[in-house]
Amino acid sequence: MDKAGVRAITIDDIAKKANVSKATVSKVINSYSGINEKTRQAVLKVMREHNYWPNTTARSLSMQRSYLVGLFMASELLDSFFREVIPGIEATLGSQGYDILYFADKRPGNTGVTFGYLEKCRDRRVDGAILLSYIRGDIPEFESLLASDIPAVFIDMTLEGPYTSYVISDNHKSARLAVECLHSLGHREVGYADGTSRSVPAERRFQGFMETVNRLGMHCRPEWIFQDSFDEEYGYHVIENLESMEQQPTAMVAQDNVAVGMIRALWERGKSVPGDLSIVGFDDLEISRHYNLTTVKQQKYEMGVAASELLLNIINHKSNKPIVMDTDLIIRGSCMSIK
Amino acid sequence: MDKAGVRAITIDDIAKKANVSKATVSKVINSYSGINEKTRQAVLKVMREHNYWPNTTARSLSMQRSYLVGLFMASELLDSFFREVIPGIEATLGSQGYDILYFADKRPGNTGVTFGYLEKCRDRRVDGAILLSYIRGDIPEFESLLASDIPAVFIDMTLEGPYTSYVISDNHKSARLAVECLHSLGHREVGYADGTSRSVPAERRFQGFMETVNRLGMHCRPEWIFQDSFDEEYGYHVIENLESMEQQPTAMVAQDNVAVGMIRALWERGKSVPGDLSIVGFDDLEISRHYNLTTVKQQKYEMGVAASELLLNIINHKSNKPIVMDTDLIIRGSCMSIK
DNA sequence: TAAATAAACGAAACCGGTTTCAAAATAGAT
DNA sequence: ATCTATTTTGAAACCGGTTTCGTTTATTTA
Repeated sequence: MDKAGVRAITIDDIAKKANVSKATVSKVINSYSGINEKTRQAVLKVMREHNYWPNTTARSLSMQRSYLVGLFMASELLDSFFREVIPGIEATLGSQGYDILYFADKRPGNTGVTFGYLEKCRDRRVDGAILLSYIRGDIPEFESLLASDIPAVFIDMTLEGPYTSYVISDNHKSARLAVECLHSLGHREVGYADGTSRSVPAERRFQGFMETVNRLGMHCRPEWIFQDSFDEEYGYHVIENLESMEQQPTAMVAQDNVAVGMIRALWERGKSVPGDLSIVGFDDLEISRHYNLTTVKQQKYEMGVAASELLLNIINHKSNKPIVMDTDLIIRGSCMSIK
Repeated sequence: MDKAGVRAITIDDIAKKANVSKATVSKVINSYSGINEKTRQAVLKVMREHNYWPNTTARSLSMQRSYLVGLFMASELLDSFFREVIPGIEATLGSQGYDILYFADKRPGNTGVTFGYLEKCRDRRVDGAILLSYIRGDIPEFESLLASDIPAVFIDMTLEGPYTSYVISDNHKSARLAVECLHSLGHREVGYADGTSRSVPAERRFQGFMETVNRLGMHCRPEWIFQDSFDEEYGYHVIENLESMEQQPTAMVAQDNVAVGMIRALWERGKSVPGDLSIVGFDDLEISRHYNLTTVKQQKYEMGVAASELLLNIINHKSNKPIVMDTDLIIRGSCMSIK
């Protein structure tokens, strides 16, 4: 568009007004040394007077740096987990002058082709990427990603490469804490509900769950194990199934969304938590507080921060060591001693 | 970074390999006419062989177009409403080759200054912007925005200018439908709970509510009107307050989040919906289905689509006529006839 | 077959910055 | 006052595309 005929003002304009070369203006903009203080002030004054701000596109082209970070999320977009991680990413990258490119699915009009991860990154020349909650095997490009030179940090997926690293919670510990909590309340018969074990956190939690259950001499029948989905609906499904069984657990360990669904399903049946069933959750989502759910917290905001810092480190050729976040038990009211 | 020494391949490389000029390659890329079919095929072949994709940054600089759209959201980021609108934006803009820039709060390292709306847009040379659910008076830059030449579309805020337009639901109708529904079930004493009336939708809904209540000869005591917040917590607050009143409504009209909070609060008190209170919601959020809430639906995904199309129209100098989306009643189980 | 017309192509300028490096200006030393 | 060392400065190349417009090549027409 012709922008109402008003051409944005450029570095050349500033140079002319200030009677210096554009090279000098550029150096002032970037706070380089070797510029006379008087000159610097004069240039700054002109810049201010004309409300000048450098064209990021031109700067990107020239510097081969976009100050853009791509944010890719597994399809169940904007779920409750992301919702708490993203602000940490935003705050950290934002304070370093980065903007976040939230990738849409298609590319330049033309053919409507769906482009993959790498193409998107290269195309926009992002300086790096953060990938949230992808599930192993869901993206065929992971290998080329590892071989590529685009800095990337995964959250909740353990993938490493020269320019690739990850942030993940200590999910094994989470499960241990959950089971130990129930054990200490006297529970011995305990079930489990979480998302697909192709998800790394769910896989690790399940390992931790089984190990701890065995170590403490507790029992978990195979039919008490549900591993399909992360949503509330699934919680209803879990309760329906449990209901129809002869033997039932006295307690369940379940991811928060699922746990909330379970609680609601029980309520609708006139039962209560923890009266009829004790539940310990995973994640400590925002909603869990409202349901008074005892749960093992993931430090979600902090994960966003950590992932961003890790990414910046990789971009700047510093450490790319993976980060494991601590977890801890948040005691609320969804568990009680066995009668 | 040195990108592992691998320089990305450029249009010049392609031109050389294909024995043509970069101008010709450019024309092939952009599907211009006036290129011999044989030449075109040859160039395309080389492009494919080298897995070439044009540098968007360079293209943006040259074309004075970024194919970037800024997405700004009022701070209660990623709430349940946005969550359903955004996919519509994404799909529509994505299919047109646009990417979405999700704006973070700070700009180029330097001073850590917080930049405003306009600066962000200009700085990144976005082709346009979509602003979600901002509240009148919350952003001081609205006026300069109206005067500016950056195409912008508001969702849920009625602001118009030469390059500015908006998309909003027919909120007045929503309220009318809600009240009429309750009236037809015999309710005459009805309360109201919604967010601040500084929000345009909440304002319009309230007008519609009062008008319809009066028109149909129903009653709404002043103390039955709650207009502070859009969240579940507020629903608890509403129920607590109602509880303590001598006169109580037989039904409430309430925004979905608030309604859900009310339902939960009632459950916790051993009461039921609609047994003890009928409720009609606004919005039809995802969660409302799980609560079996009768509600007036906003076409959220479609609003995202409409806003995107409107924005593209403005960018391409076509119509900038505001769009009002229809709403309709979704009958579920949260209302019953008065006994 | 020559001239007129149409189609295809490419040289060069441009978008708005950064960076290199030689030249100019200034300061310091003798 | 002259010469050297140090700061400052700016011309020009570069980043990787797009676009204009004149030139070359191919096709028609006479």
